[in-house]
Formats: sequence, structure tokens, C-alpha cells
Amino acid sequence: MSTILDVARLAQVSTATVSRVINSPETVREETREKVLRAMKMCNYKYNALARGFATKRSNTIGLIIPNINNPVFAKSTMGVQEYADQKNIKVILGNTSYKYSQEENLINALRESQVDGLIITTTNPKGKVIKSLVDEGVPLVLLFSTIKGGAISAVGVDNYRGGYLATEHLISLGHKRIGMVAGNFNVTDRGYHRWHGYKRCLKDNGIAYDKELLVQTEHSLIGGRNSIKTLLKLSSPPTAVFCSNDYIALGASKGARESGLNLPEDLSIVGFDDMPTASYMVPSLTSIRQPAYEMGRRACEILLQIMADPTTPVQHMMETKLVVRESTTAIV
Amino acid sequence: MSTILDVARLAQVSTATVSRVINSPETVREETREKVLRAMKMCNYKYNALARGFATKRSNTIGLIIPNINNPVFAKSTMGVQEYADQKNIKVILGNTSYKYSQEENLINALRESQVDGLIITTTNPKGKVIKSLVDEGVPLVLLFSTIKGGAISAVGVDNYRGGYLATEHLISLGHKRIGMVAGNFNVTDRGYHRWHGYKRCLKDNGIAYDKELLVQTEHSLIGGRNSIKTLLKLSSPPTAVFCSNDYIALGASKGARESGLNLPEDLSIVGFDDMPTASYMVPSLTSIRQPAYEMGRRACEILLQIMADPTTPVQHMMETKLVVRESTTAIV
DNA sequence: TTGTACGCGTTATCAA
DNA sequence: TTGATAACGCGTACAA
Repeated sequence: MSTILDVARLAQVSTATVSRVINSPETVREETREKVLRAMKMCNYKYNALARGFATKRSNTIGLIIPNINNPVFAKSTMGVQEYADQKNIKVILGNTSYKYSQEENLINALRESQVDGLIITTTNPKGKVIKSLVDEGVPLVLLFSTIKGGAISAVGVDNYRGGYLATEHLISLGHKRIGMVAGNFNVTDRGYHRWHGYKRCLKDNGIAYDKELLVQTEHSLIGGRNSIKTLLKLSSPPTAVFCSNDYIALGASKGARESGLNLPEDLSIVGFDDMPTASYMVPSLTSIRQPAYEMGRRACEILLQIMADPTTPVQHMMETKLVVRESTTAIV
Repeated sequence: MSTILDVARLAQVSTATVSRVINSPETVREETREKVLRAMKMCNYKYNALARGFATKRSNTIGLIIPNINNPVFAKSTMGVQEYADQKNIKVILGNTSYKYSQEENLINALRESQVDGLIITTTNPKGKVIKSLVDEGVPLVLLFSTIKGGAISAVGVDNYRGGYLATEHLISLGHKRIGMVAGNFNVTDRGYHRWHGYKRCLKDNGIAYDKELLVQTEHSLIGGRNSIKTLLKLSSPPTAVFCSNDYIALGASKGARESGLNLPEDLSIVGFDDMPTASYMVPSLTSIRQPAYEMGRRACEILLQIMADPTTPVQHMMETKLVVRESTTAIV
């Protein structure tokens, strides 16, 4: 593999000139430039970005940490991050935590060793010590699907509380009074926790007593949703509607409900959260709280590059959630 | 940020010794080792993997190129690659091509500049010049979801021809004679092309004439499936069953068929391909040809590391597809 | 406009 | 078991 030194020799110029041809071609005389370019071709020169990163202390690489790439909403946000990074010629190293904090910690350390220029993290624990130490050490960092509002740390997210409120309000407006919730485990991520708060508050605002029996926490999976709804349906006074803290869980819940002999949506209304791409393709199509996952990923990446350039001011961007009404919710009979 | 030189000075040893403590601690006397470890703590030393990569000419990073992370089957395979790489302390840089060959080309070049140690590619064109030049230059490479069988290039895949055959055979066994196919564009990837060949051959083997009107090519998306099925249903003699070249398209087709007033599966049987995680959660649940995407990703990564160590013998691994019968297919009435 | 020479943080070779 | 030091490929003052 040839280096700029080989090229320089062949073109009878200095390595500095070769470097200039690569990085600021306009500063070198056309004649020289072409001579160098020809020499590059001749020895099949391949640029070494790693050596560059070493010399400049910038790897042009960022790390992206998410809980689980199989969840469509994280696939979407990942796509957003990547497409933006791509435009700017930044490489993205991806890591999955499987919602395990220890894994998150490992990944962050490994990525830092790799000298990533910045980090985008969909964390399971924004208050954990890992994030804190990152901030302390001045590592450029953006929290994605963040639940924190102010503070010193850059973040992109939505108001989960409000999302939970909207979902519940919709069910109440349809006449439901017995409204359950299937949430992802609160100790695994606090996004579901905030959605639950919105749910609770909305019940209260509408004079409906909160019944803790109607809350089930489960893992963030199809199977989790499927099992959880069965638990709820076995109650002596089962819900007529249920708010699921994400669409994946909602999809599982639909199946579980059907297996329990219910007709959807007549016997049970279901609201999800995320509005994943397939939500409108489900049967019945899923009413959901939309998060603009792709845009959130894109924006997170944009913010990251911005604070990498100017670390002084953190920037937060809270995006709008929106209730998307489809067939899975219906008025109580 | 302190370096091994700082540590060495503090511990009053040479940089070589510090390096040994990091890479082969057993070769340094316990007393010295502890002295060094203490010094590392004191100056909050952080290992620089980039510098290491520069010195060793191994970045411990691989590139993974896929068409679209939003397709659940590619999310699964990505997960497999990552989890294996993680175990071996290898970082994964991810790139999406959106089924565009030019983008595939760009990504490969960028990744090579980044000095990745190897590449796993779900290519849109195994016969393109990019792949060829990679092979010629001896870049460790594994094709994932590969359609090629023998040859000099390592690959993991399934027999798409056979998969197409199985799907069609199933429909025929249910009494269908008018069987359509919705395939991803053949010029965008040849996986669908091979599935189509299996489909065609199976028809022939069963004495059913091939009707080219019953084939629609479309983009690999929900919307593509939805529109395409409508095209088929408008035929003067529409199909009673359809084989979709992936589950995503099948999901779209289900919706399209329903929108056209059909009842599923009575009016139209649908077989997909992939067996994506949500296939069994659809309504009706989707009959599909299972590909073990996660295992394929894992295995591709395993093979890559293997040929990185010993590039002499390419290894190919063709995995089994399996027909998974669910509710979306039913006997013709 | 171009060249010289050093620095980046680590590994590896060789010698002690 | 440890140390001295060259080498890795590039960017960048600084000088010419």
C-alpha cells in the first residue's frame, strides 16, 4: 500500500504538497497538482483516514448507542443519524445495549477508546454516572429520545408526559373509563415512566380514579405485550381500553387480546406510542402517538456536529408528538 | 489527555513496559505492573485505540453495508453481526445503501479509507465491479444474503431459488393455479430474481403455464407491495394467491388487497419471504419462508474474522430456508 | 507556491 | 524482565 511519500517521490514533490493536493487543492499550482494526481493514479494510492485521524486527533467518526435495532423506531432514528452523518462524511459506529445499563457503559468506554469525536446515546438511564462523567470530561454528547428538559446536556426528544396524556385523553373522549396501561419496565428506561405520568394525570383531570392494578410493566418486546395484556384481561374488572407505551408492545397486545377471544377494536381499544412505519398496516390499524424518529435522529446528529464545533452551549430540541387516530380505538358501546 | 509516555514517566518505567502492562500483563513482573497500574489511575490514563490501529495497521473495526436498516430482516442480521463483533471487541461501522449501487460504491470507498479490517456486504449487485476490485485487492470480505454459490468469495446466504420453489409449491398444494408474484426490482437485487426462478420452475413442474402478467416488480417497501397487489387484482383474470418476495412487501400487499375489498385469506392467499419477527403478529398471520437472519449475520461476522486471520480459503455457508405455514394461506374453495 | 522537519500515541525490534 | 528507539502515514508550522 503506497503512502503520500511514495506519491511525493514519484511526482518529485514534497509530501506536504501531496497533502495539500488532498486537503486544499486550490492552494497548489494546477501544473503541480496534476502531476501529483497522476502519480497517485500510478501507484494506486489510497488515502489513509486512520493516519489522518491520528495526526489531527479527529477520527471523523461518531458513536451511536441504541437499546435495540430491531425496534422499528430505533431503526428509523438510526437511519436519520446515518444519513446526516453521511452527508458530512462522518462514519457511524453502532452499538446495541439491549436495554442493559452495563452494556451501555461498556460500549461508551469502547467507543471512547476508539476516539470517536462524539456520541449520540438513547440511554436507559439519563441520570446514571456514565452520562455524568461524559459531561464532566467534555465529551460531545447528544441524548436521543431524551427525557430530560433543561440542563447542561444536549438532547433531542419529545414530551413523553404529554404523549401519555394525549393517548389517554383520546380514550376518555371515546367514553372509556376503565383504561389500562402496558408499559416498558420503568427501571429499564424512564420514557415509559413519563408516559405513565401523563396517563395518570389525564385520568385524574377527568375524574377517573387511578387503579394500580391496571398498570403492567413488561419488557420492550412483542412477547412482553402479548403476555401483559392477558394479565390485564384476567382481572375481575378488566379494562375496555389500553395504552401501550410503544407500538411494538401494542402489536403484541393485539395478538394477546385476540388470543383471549376478544374482537378488536370493539372489545378493546388500543393506543400505541411511536407510530412505527407498519402501524397503519396492522389489523386493525393502530392508533398511536407519533414521534418523528427519523427527524429526531437527523437532528441529533446535526446538533452533535454543532456542539463538536462549539461546545460552549448545549442545545435541546423537543419535538412535537401527535395523536394519529386509526382503527384500533373506538367508542365504547 | 495523558499518554503512555506520561504514565511511563510517573511510574518510572519505559513506554514499552506500559504497553506490555496493557497488552500482555503476564509478561511483566507483578510489582512493576502494579506500579504502572497505579500511575495510570493517577493521571487518568485513557487508552487510544486509534493510535494503536495506526501502529499495528489493524483498526479492529469492520464495515457493515446493508440496503436498508428499516427492513426488519436487515435489522436482525445487523444485530447478529454486531453481537458477534462485540464479543470479539470489534467495532462495527454501519452504512445504508438504500438499494443504490452508487451509494454502495461510495460507502465501500469511505470504509476502506477508514482502514476497516474487513467488510460484510449485503450487496445489490454481486457481479459489480466494486466487489470484484475488493477481491482483487485482497480485502477481507463476506457477502451476506448472498446469491452466489461457489467461487473465490466468502458468503453467507440461503438458496433463494429453493425458497421461491417452496413458497409456490405450498400454494399449489392448496389447490391454487392462478398464482402471482410481487417481487423487488430485479435490477436492484438479484435475490428476488432467484426467488422468481424457483417460482417459475415450480409452476412448470406442476403443469401450470407461466403467465408473465402475473409478475409485478416493485420497490422493497410497504407501499410497493400495496400498489403492486392492486395492479394484479385489476387483471381480467386475477390471481387467487400471491408470492411476495419479502415480508415487507407482503404486509403492504395484505393492506392493498383488503383495500380492494378482498377478505384474507379466503379471497387471496399470501406467502412472504424472510419470516420477520412480526410475521406471526400480523392479521392474518403471515405464511412465510424463513431465513435465519440473525444467525446469518452472526455467521458472516465469524467467517470474516476467520478469513482475516487466514485469507487463503474463502468459506461459504448456505443456510436452510423453511416454510412456515400460518393463516395467510388457505385452500382454494 | 513549495519544501523541511517534527509531532501525534502506540507497537515492535533488538539489546541489555 | 525491562529499556531505548525506530516506525507507522499524515498534517502543519515555519521557512524558503
